[in-house]
Amino acid sequence: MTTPPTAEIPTQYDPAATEREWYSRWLAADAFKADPTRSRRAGGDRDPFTIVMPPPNVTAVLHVGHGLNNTVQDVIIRWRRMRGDETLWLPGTDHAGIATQNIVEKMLAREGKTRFDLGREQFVARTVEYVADTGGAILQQLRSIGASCDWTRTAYTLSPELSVGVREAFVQLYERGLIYRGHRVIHWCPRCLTSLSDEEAEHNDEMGALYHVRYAVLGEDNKWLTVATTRPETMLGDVALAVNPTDERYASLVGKRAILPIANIEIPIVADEYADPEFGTGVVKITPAHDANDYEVGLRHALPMPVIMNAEGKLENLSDAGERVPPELRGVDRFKAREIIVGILKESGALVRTEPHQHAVRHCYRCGTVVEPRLSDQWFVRMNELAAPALEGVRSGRIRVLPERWEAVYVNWLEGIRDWNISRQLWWGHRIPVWYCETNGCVTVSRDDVTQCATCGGPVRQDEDVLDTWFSSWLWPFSTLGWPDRSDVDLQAFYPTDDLITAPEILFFWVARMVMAGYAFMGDAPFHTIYLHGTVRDTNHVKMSKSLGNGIDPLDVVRLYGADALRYTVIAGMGMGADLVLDPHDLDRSFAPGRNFATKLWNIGRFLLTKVGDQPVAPVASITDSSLARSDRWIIARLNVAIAECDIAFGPARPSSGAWAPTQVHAGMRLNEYAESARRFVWNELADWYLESVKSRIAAGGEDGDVARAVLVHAFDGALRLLHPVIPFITEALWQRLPAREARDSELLCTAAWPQLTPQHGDADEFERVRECVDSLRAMRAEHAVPPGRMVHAVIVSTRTPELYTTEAALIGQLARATLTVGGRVDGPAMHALLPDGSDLVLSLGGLVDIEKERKKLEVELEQLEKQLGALRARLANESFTARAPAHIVDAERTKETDWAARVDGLHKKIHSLGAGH
RNA sequence: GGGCGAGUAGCUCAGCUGGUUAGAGCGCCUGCCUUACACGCAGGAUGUCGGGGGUUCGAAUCCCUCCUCGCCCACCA
Repeated sequence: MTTPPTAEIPTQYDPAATEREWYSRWLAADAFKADPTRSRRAGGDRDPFTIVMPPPNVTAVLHVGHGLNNTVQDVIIRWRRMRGDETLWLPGTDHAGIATQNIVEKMLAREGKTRFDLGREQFVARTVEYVADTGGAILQQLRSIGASCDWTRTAYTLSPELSVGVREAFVQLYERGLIYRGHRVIHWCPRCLTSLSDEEAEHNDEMGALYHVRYAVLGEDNKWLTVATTRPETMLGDVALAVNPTDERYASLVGKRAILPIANIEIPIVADEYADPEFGTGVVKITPAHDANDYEVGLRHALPMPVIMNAEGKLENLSDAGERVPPELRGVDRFKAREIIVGILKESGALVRTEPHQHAVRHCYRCGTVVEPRLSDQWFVRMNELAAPALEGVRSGRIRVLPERWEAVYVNWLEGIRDWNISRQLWWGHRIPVWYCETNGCVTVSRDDVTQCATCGGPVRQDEDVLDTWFSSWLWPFSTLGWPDRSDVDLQAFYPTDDLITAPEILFFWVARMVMAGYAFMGDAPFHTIYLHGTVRDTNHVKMSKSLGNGIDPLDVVRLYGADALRYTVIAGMGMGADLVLDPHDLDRSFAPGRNFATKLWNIGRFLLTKVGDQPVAPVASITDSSLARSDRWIIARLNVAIAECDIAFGPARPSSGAWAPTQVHAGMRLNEYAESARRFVWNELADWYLESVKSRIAAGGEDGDVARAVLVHAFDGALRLLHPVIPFITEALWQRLPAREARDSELLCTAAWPQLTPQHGDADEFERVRECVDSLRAMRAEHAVPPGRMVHAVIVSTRTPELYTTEAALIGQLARATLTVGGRVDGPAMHALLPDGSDLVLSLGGLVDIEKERKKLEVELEQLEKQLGALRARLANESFTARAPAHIVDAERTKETDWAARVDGLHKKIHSLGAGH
């Protein structure tokens, strides 16, 4: 790749042009394309590193939550790419059964139609068409924030390839006895007309009412049992009243019968543990078909289970209901029916009283409709057996959960796991691979389509239902790599994957289930790290969402400030697992950190590259230590520190053995710390100090000028490499303009190597004295309100390193706008006021007066430290302490003792040397 | 009802296993358009680290307790 003349660097950074150019060059170079043959697991020479993208809904458009999630993934994947791994970031979309179906249904509603008007086949065709037209737009949008996915492997949960996996998984589980047909009360959404899993029915606390209704006891004049209920609309489905067996108040009534109001039928009074004597009146009505608990009671007492409400939530006499629902209530919606029933009860005197009552109500997670418990037939996955290895995986350290606190949530959920209802009465999704024989009713579960009954050859009919969307996404880490074809080279090269990066909201829906599926179908965990990042919120801490209108469109941010500004802002602004607060009404302010930094970096590059010029520079390693200036050694050391800090912030990419060591399990993934370390280096060290300090050397040219150019390029090259994962576009654009050096390791920064530490010999800290000196002089100037244009004269009195100040006098003078005299004496206090004639100002630094002061300070410090050391030694000498305390504590205290003793020693020496200079 | 998290500068937050003077960004004040950058430069102010107790030579950091927010889970009708 050619290096354009630096003179052509535009003064203004143009994000749009830069991003367009470099993204297409990366793609043209296949920089993001994973090569399975290079993975060690497939005989290659590189460690594989894989992230599967949490697939957004196929109909989704990019919002800031996606922006955050995918930026985090991209930072990690770019980091590993630079570290030399064979990286695969696998993108894709989820068909999102219920969500997508809702969207198409809404479109139809605008045409005045329902899905039933179209019929199943046409409706699905219509949805396919819609998805083909507009679906997957989000994947295009991800390119504009710089996502370095392997787009050649883009997957889709409803694609033919992945659908093979879905059937395989269903059949395998069925054959292992882990899938069964169950008749029980499930969560039902009367609007979506489908069942939901427990996770899909969300709790919300709501104010409702507790209605106290009395039921006459049969054969006992004027005896009543009062029941407290929140859902009187279901009472027509009552089949019993229950009291606690230990409840003496009602002991005599157990076995008798009561009259169900309105329906006027007799129901038994039973004793069951489920009734809580403390709650309400201690009497509970039992409605088995419309309450999960009541269903259990119904089973225990062999009660009938009349269904009095239809799929749409309207009262109706269905199975076993007889004539329970009177004509005037038939076809009435459940909430309207509640009003009417309460009215009737009030009129008849059966309603004793009504009290306000707060309780949790479940809602459909897709449309918000209040969920109705409903007795029906569904397919379930038996979860206990699947959960065991998923628990063990985390407990053994095979998988880590970050931040740590989510591990307990994960464990808690798996320990109390319940069977998973996987059938949905929808049309959009994977049809359940079960066929029923029309003749003998026998059931065939098959990987391939079945056209006739295997036993009698009669006609068959496929189950009408589709599978829960999550039944396909839980297979994602391996279905996207070719499973069930176990010989697929991608599967061998990249499974198990490495990090799973997502928001905590889908920990149960998706993450935990993927772990279970990984063990169940692949025999191993699907990843070793679960990283759960925070949520983007507005200034009121409300989660950003399109529907609430408080969202931020990442593409707006890209348009205004560039993708790098967006990326840097979200990465630098978010501690591990912490939420990110942004103001949707003030993008300028919200994204100032990224925008400012991007501009600054561009200007640093522009200036630096102009100064350095086009001529090749020598590698820093080839420069002898004696040729390096103090500032050279310092900036090289600072780069080393920055590299080390970034490495620590990222932490280990994978466990060194099969499981995470206790010392590493919670290390790393501090992306904000990584970003801050890199920013500090390039801005506060390279730009603020080093760049300023080499101006004159480069202007002077010669051998020293070349050394400065070489170090400048070295330091900037290191900075660009460090920053590339978080701000890929600017860094790539600038890196390409660095003057040619030997051993450039890559045509593109995105595939170049992560920086290595530079070996150092000389004292890198001497330049700190220069900085301190300049800082002091600047502070003095400000204190004395010296006009900026005015030179001052400074006298530096140094008893320790006069040579340092002599050789650096010109530099210090330049940085602090001062002329310097090194040596000589200044009497009295160190700081002088303006000279009487106002013509000049003399500032002095490091005078003898300060030495006295410093000495006193050190002596105080020494005294304190010696006292502390004494206390520590006393503790260590105390036998009961060493016996009682755990070994590692004692060891830590011993280490501390050594450290402190060394510090005491150092202080003694320092004080001594001050005295010597006196 | 159970569990978890947060409360540190005006705002948003870092501060890892207790150890010199508690940090950053944004905002604010003063002065500068110093031929890379005003999306900048130089200097500066601001914190009884939620309250109270305790452990320790030493606590923002560990323990107890209280207060205020937030989140997750949950079959008390």
